[in-house]
This record gives sequence, C-alpha cells and structure tokens, in this order.
Amino acid sequence: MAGPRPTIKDVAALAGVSKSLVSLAMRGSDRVAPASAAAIQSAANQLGYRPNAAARSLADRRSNTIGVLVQDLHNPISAEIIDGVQRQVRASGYHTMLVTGSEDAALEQSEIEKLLEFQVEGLVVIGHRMPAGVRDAITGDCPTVIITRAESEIAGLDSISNNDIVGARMAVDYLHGLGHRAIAHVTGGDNQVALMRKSGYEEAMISYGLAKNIACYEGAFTDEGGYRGTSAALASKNQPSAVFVANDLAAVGALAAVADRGLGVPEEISIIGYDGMALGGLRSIGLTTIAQPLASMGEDAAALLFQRINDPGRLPVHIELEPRLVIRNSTGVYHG
Amino acid sequence: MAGPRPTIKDVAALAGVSKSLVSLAMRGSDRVAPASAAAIQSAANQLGYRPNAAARSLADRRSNTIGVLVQDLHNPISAEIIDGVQRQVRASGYHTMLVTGSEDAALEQSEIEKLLEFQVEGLVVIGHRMPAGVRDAITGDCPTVIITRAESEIAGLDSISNNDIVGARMAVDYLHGLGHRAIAHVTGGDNQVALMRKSGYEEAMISYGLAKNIACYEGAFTDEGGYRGTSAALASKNQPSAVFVANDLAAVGALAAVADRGLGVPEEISIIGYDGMALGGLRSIGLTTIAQPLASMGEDAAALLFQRINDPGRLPVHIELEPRLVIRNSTGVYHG
DNA sequence: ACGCTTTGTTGGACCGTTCCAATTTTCAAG
DNA sequence: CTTGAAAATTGGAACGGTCCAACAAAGCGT
Repeated sequence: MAGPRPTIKDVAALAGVSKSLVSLAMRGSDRVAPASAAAIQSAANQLGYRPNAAARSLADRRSNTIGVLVQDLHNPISAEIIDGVQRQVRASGYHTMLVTGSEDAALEQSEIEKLLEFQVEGLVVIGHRMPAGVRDAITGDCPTVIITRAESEIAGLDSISNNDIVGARMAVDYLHGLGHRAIAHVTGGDNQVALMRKSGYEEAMISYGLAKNIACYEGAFTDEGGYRGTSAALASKNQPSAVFVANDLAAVGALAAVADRGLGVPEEISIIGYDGMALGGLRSIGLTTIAQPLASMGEDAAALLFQRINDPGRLPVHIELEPRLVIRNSTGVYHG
Repeated sequence: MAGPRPTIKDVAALAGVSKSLVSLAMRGSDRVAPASAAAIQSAANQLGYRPNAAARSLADRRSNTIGVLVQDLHNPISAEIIDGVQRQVRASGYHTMLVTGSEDAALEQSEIEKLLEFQVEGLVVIGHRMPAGVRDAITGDCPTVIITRAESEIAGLDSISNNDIVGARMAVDYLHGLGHRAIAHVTGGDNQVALMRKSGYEEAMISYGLAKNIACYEGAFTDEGGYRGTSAALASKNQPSAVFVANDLAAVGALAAVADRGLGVPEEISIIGYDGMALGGLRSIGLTTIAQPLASMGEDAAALLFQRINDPGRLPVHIELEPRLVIRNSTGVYHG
C-alpha cells in the first residue's frame, strides 16, 4: 500500500496520455474524447488518485474555501448558525474550514492567521466579540462578515445581527404586560451584544416609569453565568418577580437557580431568555425567549460574503433582522 | 490595499536579500544574521506579507493539519470532545480543519474527500456512524481515529470509546437497586453504539431475571427521538416506572415526554441517560446519567493519531474507557 | 485529393514555497 | 597578510497542479 501518493503524472503515464489531458479530464471538460476520458478514469481509480488541493489552489490562485471562526462552540446556537452557513456555502460550490475561538485573544488571532494563510476567500465570524485578527483579514483584502454583532463603521466588513435593543424591549414589554413590575436583568458580560440587550432593558424600564426597579446582576453568556446572576438576583432584598436573562444558555442556568432556591417557574418567578436556541423549545425546558432566525442568519451571512467576493469594492452592509417573541412555559402572569 | 498579495519575492526585493533567506528568516532560523533578520521583518510588516499555506504545504509535502469530521454538531457532547481534540492538536503544533457530517452519506463522504485533498495528515471522526469515506482515507494511508465507536477489525484505524455494554448494565443495576423492575429502554437507532447500549440493557435485565420486562421503544440520538420513544413507553399498557434512554440529548426529550403526560420525575418515573453532557448537570435539568470522559477522549484520540503518524505501521489500537454513574435528580426509589 | 474548420492533445511556463549544494563573506589563528 | 573553517547568503530545482499557445488528427464540402 503506500509510498508517495500518486500524482497527475502517474495517472497520465498509466493512461498513456499527457498530464494536461488528465487535468482536463479530472475537471470534467467536454473537450476530452470519450475514449480518453474512460482510460483516464480507470487509471485514476486503479491508482487511487486524489487531486492535491494545495497544488490546485496554488496554480489557480484561489482556494475555493471559506473560513469560519466560531467563538463559542458550546453555545448551541453556534451549531444552528453554522448549519445555515454551510448550506449556503455548499450551494455556492465552496467549502468550509472551521476553527474555534476562545477567550484567549492571541490564540483566536492565530487561528484567523491560519485561515488567511490557507488563502480562504472569505471569512465568517460567529460570535459577539470582535477578534483582533479580523482587522488584519480586512486590510489583507479578505471579505469578512460577522454574525450576531452589529458593525457599521469598518470598511469592508459586513455584519448581520438582530436588533438587540428592540428584542430586549420586547422582553420587558411582554413581562410588563403580564403584570410584572420588579423585572431584573442578568447581564451577559461586557461584549457589545450583551451591552445592547442591557440598554434595551433599561430603556424599556424607564419608558414604563420603572427606572427605580432597574436591577442588573452580573452574569455571562453561559449556563454558569446565568446561574450566578440569577442566584444573586433572588438573594437580593428586592427579589424580582421576573428575570430577563441575557441569552438562552444563561437562562437555562437561571431556571436552575430558581429551582435551587425552591421557587416555582413560572408561578413565583418568570424567566425569559434570548436567542431562540432549539433546545429551549423542549417541553422539559420550555423557555420563553426572544428568538433570532439563526439558520437564516447563517445563510444570509454567507450570501453577503459571496456578494462581496464578486464585488470587493461595495460598501459595508449591515443586515438587521427583527427578533420574535416565543412564548413557552417559563413565564406567567404576576400574582402578587 | 489590494492587488496581488505580496509574496516572499516581494519581501526579498524590499529587504535587499534573496528569497531563500527570507524563507529561512520567516521560519525563525538561527542561521540568519540579526541585521538581515531585522530588515526582513520590517519589510514583511511593511508589505503585510503572509506566507501562502498552499505553497508551503506543496513544497513541504505536509500540511501540518488534522482533519476532524463531526457527525452531529448539534449534540452538545460534540463540542466537549472537540475541545479535547483541539487542545491536544494545538499542543502538537498542528492545526485543525473541521467539517460537519450529516445524515446524507454521500455528502459526508465528499467532506472527507475534501479533507484528504487538503492532504490532512490525520483524521478524527466524532460520531457513531462509520462514514463511507473512512475506508478510502485509510487505504489512502491517512491515519484515522474514530471517537465514541469501537472498531477493532480494520487495519490502520484506531478507535476510542467507552464500554457501552458495561455502561448500560450500570444504568440497569442502579435502577434495579432503587427498586425498579419495569425498566424500559428507549433506543438510539440502529448504529453500533445504540445497539450496544441496547444489548447491555437486555443482558442486565436477563441477569436480574427480568427478561419478561424487557421493553424497547424506538427512539434516536436526538431530543425528538427521546420524546417519541418515551411517549410510546408511557402510553403502553405496561407502563414502566423507569426508563433508560439511549443518550442524554434524547433523555432531555424523555423528560419532556414525562412532563407532557402529567407525570412527575422522579416520583412517578425515573429517567437515566447516557453520555454525561455538561448541560445535563444543570440543576434545572438534573439528569442522572452514565458519563463518558468526553474531553479526555478527545485528547486521547488526538494523541493516538500522532502516535500513528509517527509509526504508521503499528497495529490498530482500541482504547476503551470505563463509564461512570452520575446520580442527579431524575431518578429516585421505586414506590409502587 | 484539397484546403479549412473543428476536435483532441501536448509540452512547457508558472503559482509561492522549501531545500540543497554552491558560493561569498567574515574572522580567528598562524 | 594568508589561510582555512565557520557563518551567512544565494540560485535553481523541486512540489503537483492549471493554463495557454501550438500542434496533430479527423471530418467535410467541393
């Protein structure tokens, strides 16, 4: 078995033709005589020939590959967005190279670096942080789009997100409509997305004349963070009757915190999350949430990328989608 | 901004040295005079030079890359395993190219094909199905390891899994110890892993003299599948008092099914899952489960891969880890 | 049998690196 | 100084493909 992998030359020799013809045949050109095509096919199969992507990409000066950086693979919404991205990328005849980010900015930057060295023709970033390497990517002329985070100032960078301020307001509106007045917020850290959700919450509270009831507890976009923030909220002397949690993953942690304190959801405490992850829809979780159209955001992002690849000069586009309230079992009317 | 990307030649010209020296310098060789090194560095920065991975990989005849195929990115355990793989791969100075599989076998095969065209030096498959392309990979001399599925016959293929039969027995043992006798099983489909868990369940039931109580309901390794199978179990005339569900994701669906039927967990029905996904540990879910050491399985898999890369001839290794019972709130004593 | 087009096929240059043998420079010792 | 070894640098041949201009073969109308 083994030895060096067969190259196009070996196939050519075995089929008794030139390597140029093999090259043509492998790409399914119609300028190859049927007889030759058959001979080449059979030689290729016999040798187990597989084209070398590095060589091809070098000669072509294009890699046919889109790079995807996923900042938090542990958040189930990442998988849902990726699905959308993949679908669109595949439909365009490209393929995807996925790398994962992390809290370590240097590591994240080096992952992007790797992607760029591979000459990816476009970059999709899924996450709320703006990784350091992205600026390099853009100045290096690599079309880039960032998902779930709004970005409008940077030339050459497209973005697609939902309107977090509006979404947060919707959450408060809904809880207010149920009769809640002591509505707390568990935050998602100091990234842009979390901050916008927080502002939306604050604005809504103020517009209802509930400024004095504004209560933010520090959390994070993780189950752990939601648990921590919500525990703090419940322990406070002004215990809220409803909690708007920064995202769904954290909201699942929030449900746990409420249960641990021996309180009932939604009878005593209402919980609303944000994102619309599929897992939240299970009846055993039944999380009310502000949903983003995750898969289609992924698709749109990839579509945006291809637009820019075909027209590199175009102005940065920011697509903002409307979030949607999804009512399930974690919220209920206030009975004081 | 733009034009063709700068190459090593451009850097050489600007720094006033030969391209060979730039090549050496970029890789941090100590045979380069400090002065030249500095000049080259500054020229590279000025031009925004970035080495071309395709060219490098071609010249080197190695890609420094490990391919990872994730069959089900939606199952949270995938992310946990990937973490482990990445850590080990990075520690070895390689990087990772991730692609996602799907039910569509042809698509999955083409993804593997892509990975091989990229000349990945090793392949990690995460999932329970054995993808068609894997055999090609192995005959094409690409070291491969498969995670969560036992495989011992195929030369050149390493595998790492837990002992699903033992694990399933542990689940039954535990439920039996709590006093349960009508223990049903919701299956995970017809893949090898699911079948082993099913056998373990059956064997354990038989060894307790409960052969007549064996009751398998068709499910799948998804929340949806668990919901469906458990609903069927609860609707049957021999309603079980405990259900062993094929995996954690399905068990979350099972919890929903029980709740939907208005029954209490664990008072009326006990539920036990399998895998040990982090999410199951949240108190709002509190799923009792048979846990696999996911992250370390990922690390071990990558380690195995590097061993084989360094010694391609070695016999196939199968590492089998012991699962561990993790007791949480979804199981309780039987009170008939 | 004659050009003339159409269809198939080919050699060689090139893509951006790394590697190696060969060359130049530097420098310490005699 | 000279000399030889060590240190620094270089040109050119790979690597495995794609592309292009040139060439060979086949068909075809007259």
